Amino acid sequence: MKLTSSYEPDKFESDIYSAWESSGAFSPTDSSRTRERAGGLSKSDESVTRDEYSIVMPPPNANGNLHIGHGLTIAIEDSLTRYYRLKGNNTWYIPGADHAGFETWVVYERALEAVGHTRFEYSRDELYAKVWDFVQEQRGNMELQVRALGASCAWNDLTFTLDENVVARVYKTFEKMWNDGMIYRGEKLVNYCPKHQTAFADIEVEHLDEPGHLWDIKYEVAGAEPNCAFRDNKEPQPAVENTLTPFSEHELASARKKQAVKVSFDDGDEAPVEKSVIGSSPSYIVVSTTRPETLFGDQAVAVNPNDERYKDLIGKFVKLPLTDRTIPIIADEHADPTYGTGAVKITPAHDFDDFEVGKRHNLENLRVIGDDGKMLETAGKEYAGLTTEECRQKVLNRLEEQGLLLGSHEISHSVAHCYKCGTVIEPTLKEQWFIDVEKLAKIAIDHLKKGEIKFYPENKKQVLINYLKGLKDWNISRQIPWGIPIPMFKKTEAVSGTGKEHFDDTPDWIFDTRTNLETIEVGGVKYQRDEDTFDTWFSSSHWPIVTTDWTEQHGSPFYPLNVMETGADILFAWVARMIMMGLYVTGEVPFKEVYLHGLVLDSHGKKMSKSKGNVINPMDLVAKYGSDAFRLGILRGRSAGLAQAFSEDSVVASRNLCNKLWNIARLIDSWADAESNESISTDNMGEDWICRELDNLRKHLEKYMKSYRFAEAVEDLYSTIWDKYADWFLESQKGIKNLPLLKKTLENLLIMAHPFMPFVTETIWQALSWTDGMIITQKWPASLVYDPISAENFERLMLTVSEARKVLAGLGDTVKGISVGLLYGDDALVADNSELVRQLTRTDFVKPTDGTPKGIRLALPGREVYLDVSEKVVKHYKDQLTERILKVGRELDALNARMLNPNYVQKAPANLVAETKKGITEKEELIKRLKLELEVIN
RNA sequence: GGGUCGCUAGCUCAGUUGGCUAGAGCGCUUCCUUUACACGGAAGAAGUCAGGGGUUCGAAUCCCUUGCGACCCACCA
Repeated sequence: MKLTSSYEPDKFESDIYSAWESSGAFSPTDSSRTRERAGGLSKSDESVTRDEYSIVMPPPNANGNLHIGHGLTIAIEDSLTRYYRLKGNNTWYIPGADHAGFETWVVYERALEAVGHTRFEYSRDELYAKVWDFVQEQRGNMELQVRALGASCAWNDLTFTLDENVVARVYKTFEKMWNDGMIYRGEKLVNYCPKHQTAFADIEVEHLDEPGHLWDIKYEVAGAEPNCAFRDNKEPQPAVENTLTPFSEHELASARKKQAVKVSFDDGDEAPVEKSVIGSSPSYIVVSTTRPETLFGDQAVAVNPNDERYKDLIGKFVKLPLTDRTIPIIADEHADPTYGTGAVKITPAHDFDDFEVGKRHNLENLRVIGDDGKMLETAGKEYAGLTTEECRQKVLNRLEEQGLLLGSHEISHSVAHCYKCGTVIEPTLKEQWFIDVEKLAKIAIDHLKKGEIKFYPENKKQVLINYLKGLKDWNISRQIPWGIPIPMFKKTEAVSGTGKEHFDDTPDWIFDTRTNLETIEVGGVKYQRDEDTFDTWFSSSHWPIVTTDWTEQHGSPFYPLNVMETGADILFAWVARMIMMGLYVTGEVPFKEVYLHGLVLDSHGKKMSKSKGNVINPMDLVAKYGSDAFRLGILRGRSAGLAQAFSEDSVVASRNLCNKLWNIARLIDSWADAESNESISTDNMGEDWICRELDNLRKHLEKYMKSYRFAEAVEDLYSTIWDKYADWFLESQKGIKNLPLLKKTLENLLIMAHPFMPFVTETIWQALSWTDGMIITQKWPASLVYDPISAENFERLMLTVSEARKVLAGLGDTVKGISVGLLYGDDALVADNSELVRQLTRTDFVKPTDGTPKGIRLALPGREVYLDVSEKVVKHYKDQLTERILKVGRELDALNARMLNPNYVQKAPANLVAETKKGITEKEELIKRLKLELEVIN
């Protein structure tokens, strides 16, 4: 086959991929989807080493495009997969596609709005069907892009996150949790995005530090009885036993000092009031708040039980400004005496902390902000319908008119935002389904502590444990139609003809998987479907279970996965949940190892973002430089867990490597015209040397793959292919051509490179005249036989050659156009390889001296080689020589200094000391010789 | 407030039980159209390993500390 002088990836990649895919090489030899399984592995027997190697692809959005992170994920996962496939494992790389609940919903809703419609015009079932169609229309790009990256995944086993088996498994788990009492419906404050009108889990909220204001508002003490503060006539319960010592004068003084800073009035006309805001007097109390608009929902004012300033006010009532309500002053640890005035208004329905305080003191949850983010009637007629922003301004104006606004401090505080649209999250009171995570987290922590999962990077394990320790109950309800419906139905009415008593006895909610029906009838009672869908992380936490076809009866030979490879950014959202759910459902951890890759940054180490315009599209690079170049380029200089820069340069360098390999193959193939069936043997030291180097590469790659050090693997591969195989071995073969060995070493090199550069290695494999089959299914190389002493000798020869080249290059113009050769004296190494030395040094001749040395002697211990140049040229060499002597002298001094230290000689390892001694001897000899040469010139 | 990570050549990064003269790619300089490759070959310049202290015969590596940067968690009203 005639090959072009440079590798053109776009000519081969798609054909190669099709050939792989249709050959069945991507599927495990015994696909779990099609066979009867005899049973899983014994769970207790740790010594069982299985042949299966399983890895799942974190499912990319089914209707999206791949971004740079996916590119990295696939480069890593596919390299692992191909490596273990070559090693002979029964390998299963399982692809997936994500319905991406909220992400897709946002895109769809935007499209809907663009044509003048809103979600509120349709029923959930209608919307679900519409989004389904929308996704189907958009689908396909992602899968083509995964193919373009060369992922050797089993496409027949692709799992979509809304596939029947996924839904069935999720419902099964939900039912088990429901029966185990781990699921409850609770009215709680949830993170709520008023724009998208759905709740979020804590981790889906983005906290940003922002400037804001802290306003001091005067609440006047009222003598009257409460009219709304407590419900059910229950006595308020003390928050915490007041056993703490009161704050010291010093603490209070520092607290007051803080308040005194930056006090100014909003209108700016008056000079800033440089005095401390008075926290209280017998007739009023000043509260500090960042959200005056929630005032209408206030149920109390809290002060710290140990705060001397307010001791006398606890139990009294204040008049709530702008309303006719009165609320109590309560004592609660939540109030921080050092912040603001130390008195805080309590709005249980609109603040997470206040909600907790409210629970402790039996306060009412009065909502004043609606689901749409606008004020409700409960805030008063004047304010109803206003946005929170508008309302805030109006409230501030009113308060100021009434002289109740005492101060405004500029502060920086953390504000929660919707991670998708940036809207400020409104803590909202909602009835939602929650998972009691206590047990789940505890089991996960136990298994993690036992070291059942190995983390790369290691430190993430403790980070995860810390997260699990503080985990709060998990809200799994989402108010969007695109997702797996929650299989819960609410009791509505008794069907006519059945007894009413029976109706009362039935539970309010029942579990049922008939979520395609809006209403169902069970035991004479009608139930209405809950309209919410699951948090996508709830279903995706089952990913290792569903993709490996794990069952209660048989387990799966592919579960647990060998490795979970994903982004460090979803350690909590996904990895943590997979571990909890895997253990809960199967009793086993879902994977044995976790490799977390870091964020891919732009070439200057900045985060990629559309607004900055620095987004790198992996497909652009694939098109420009080829898939292999992209994969090598993104693995280069990257280590686990770290956010690191990525630039086109590394892809260019990798493209060059592909081309180098291509040309290596071209050269050998051009030599291999004639059939040769001779057996493989090493006949000279260059051959022994390359066998040793290839064997080292093999060992290194094995070590690197085991420890997920991809960058080092790529680095080693690069230098072996280029610096060793091409620059030295092939150059040394130009006059020899040991074909059987050339072929064998090339095959080994191609196979070892295949996991990282699959396309070019396969293309070459197909093009070579003597190879059969496909490289993807070849066997990982065995060790090669070589003579280590001979290999070591080649290193000496290389040094000699390098030295000769260096001196020649240093001579520069003085030898231009002049025929230069090498002369050797008593030097067996050079004598026995004179032709090779001549070739490698590109000199005109290499021959023995006629007995009298002349020219420039190469500065090498144990060598006697001269560059045969005229005396005139030798004189030009003087400066170089002098510099050389100084340099070696400095090196010698350093070594001598080491030996002069008695502690070094005494305490350092013997071999090290011996090496130092040897170094000194060599350098002394070298200097002696160089000086001699210098004398000769003079 | 708590935590994690990083700071090594102009740029991006290696450097894993502390030990030869601290490496690579890109970039830069000089030379070479040598019959696989200019996406090439040969040679070269370039580093107070963030600062300070400590442990050690020996520290980029271990400990302490300061600074700078990135990120995560958290209920600062």
